[in-house]
Amino acid sequence: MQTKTVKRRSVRASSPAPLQDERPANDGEGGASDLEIYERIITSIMEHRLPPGTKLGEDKLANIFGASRARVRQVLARLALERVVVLHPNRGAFVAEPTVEDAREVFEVRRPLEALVVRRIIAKKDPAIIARLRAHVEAEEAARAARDRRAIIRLSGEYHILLAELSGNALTARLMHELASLTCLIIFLYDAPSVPACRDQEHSEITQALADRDEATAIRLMTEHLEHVEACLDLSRGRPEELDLEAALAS
Amino acid sequence: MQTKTVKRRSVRASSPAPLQDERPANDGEGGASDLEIYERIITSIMEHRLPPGTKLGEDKLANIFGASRARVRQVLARLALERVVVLHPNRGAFVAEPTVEDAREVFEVRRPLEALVVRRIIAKKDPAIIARLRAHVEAEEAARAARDRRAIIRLSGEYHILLAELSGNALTARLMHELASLTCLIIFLYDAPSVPACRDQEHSEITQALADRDEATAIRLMTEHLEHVEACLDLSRGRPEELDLEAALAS
DNA sequence: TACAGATAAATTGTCAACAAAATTGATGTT
DNA sequence: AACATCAATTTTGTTGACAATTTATCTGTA
Repeated sequence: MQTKTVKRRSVRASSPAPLQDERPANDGEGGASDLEIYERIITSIMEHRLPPGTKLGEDKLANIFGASRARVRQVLARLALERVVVLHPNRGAFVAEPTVEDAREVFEVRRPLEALVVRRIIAKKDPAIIARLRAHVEAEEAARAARDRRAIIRLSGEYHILLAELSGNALTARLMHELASLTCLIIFLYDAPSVPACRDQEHSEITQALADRDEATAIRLMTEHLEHVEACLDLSRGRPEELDLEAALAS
Repeated sequence: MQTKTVKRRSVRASSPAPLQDERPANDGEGGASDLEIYERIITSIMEHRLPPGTKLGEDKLANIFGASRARVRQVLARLALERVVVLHPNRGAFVAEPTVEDAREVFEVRRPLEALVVRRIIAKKDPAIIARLRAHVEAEEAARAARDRRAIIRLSGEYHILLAELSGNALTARLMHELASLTCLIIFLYDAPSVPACRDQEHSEITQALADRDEATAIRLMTEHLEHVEACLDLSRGRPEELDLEAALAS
């Protein structure tokens, strides 16, 4: 067993910009606030504790969080808008199962966006940014040392979210939050079960290039990084589910 | 007066991908469906019939559309997620008033995304695409001939949405839908009242470059186009509202 | 007259009950 | 025994009412 969970929030890179002005935060007691419900669900999805295809029943979630069904419903609607869950009318909400096409589109959009982020980070010339990135990379290494695969994948995604946030473009940060969440789902769906051996210290190298303010190298490393991740996926055939089903039928 | 409205839907470039599987469409009678409410509101916003800062009261909208408040609330939440409206807790929903910073960010993200779209369109080699683009450009010219400023701006935005949709990347299309809506708001907020004289036949030129499959020229034209639009804006000072207020206080 | 406080109106936030639909399980027929 | 039909349960969708907060109005005092 190797399920020792690496501590979260070492470097906080979540909550995609406040949807509305801050509020007193209903942190009364048992009942969880909207944001808490949202974050707990999306974190569970990013860590694959809620695998793609899982049904998210409203009543069940409401009981779990000690909240009303209406509130859960709201959160599910938001997650659906971010394409991290899918709503089937009169059937309920399910954790999304991105298709191969979806996966390709995500990477295609991420490439130019990440380049934009890199350029902005370098332009900022802020040593504090590099420090925060280094801290995050350390957290990633800790997760890798602990062999906590779930944390590894989540933190990998959060590195890019953090990068976008530190770049100072709030819009890009929000988009990256969404794209990184989807990427987590995609990796869990299509990653060859072999290993996350690929893309190991690439974040560290990218951080170094940013520290050196070497734009060309940073963008090249980032592009290659994304291509490596994409290349590690089994995008040749359809998603597992359908394949298994058809295979079972064919025999 | 010059308010003769150019007919919509000549080239349909709306509704950013179905959020959930299609449903029978509750087109019973007076009551409007979710999508109808959404589209009517966002079209009104894109045409500036609902200017930035307008309060969108739930009860009022519910009466107007003959729908329940809950449904209106849902639609408003969605529009808030797309940043086209802003929610103030216990105060209600308002048409967003993007800041200068927001505007810059939108253009910064649009540049690489539009380039991506252009590359994909050219790679598709589909004459039908060019035909649809030409048809849309014609609709734009009709609106310009009719001096229908609202339609001009909305159709300008929809050109880019259409482009993204035709590029075959659904994710990009969804993002562009959101960015184009925001751009409409921004133009109405910051455009020098002078004219939309700038960026007149640029869409036509871009379309031609796409038809010629001249990638370099198409991307250059597109980039310049976006820069022209951005340059036409009064982004030097804060938005009108705040400026007036401070100016009044200073005297 | 101008301002502070309090009351009244309007609007948003929340919830719980009801209605509709789909899934599951049971029954009867071939 | 297999299939189709039908009933029962579970789950989603919708509505309406109630509570909480904000905004506007009114009153009294300096």
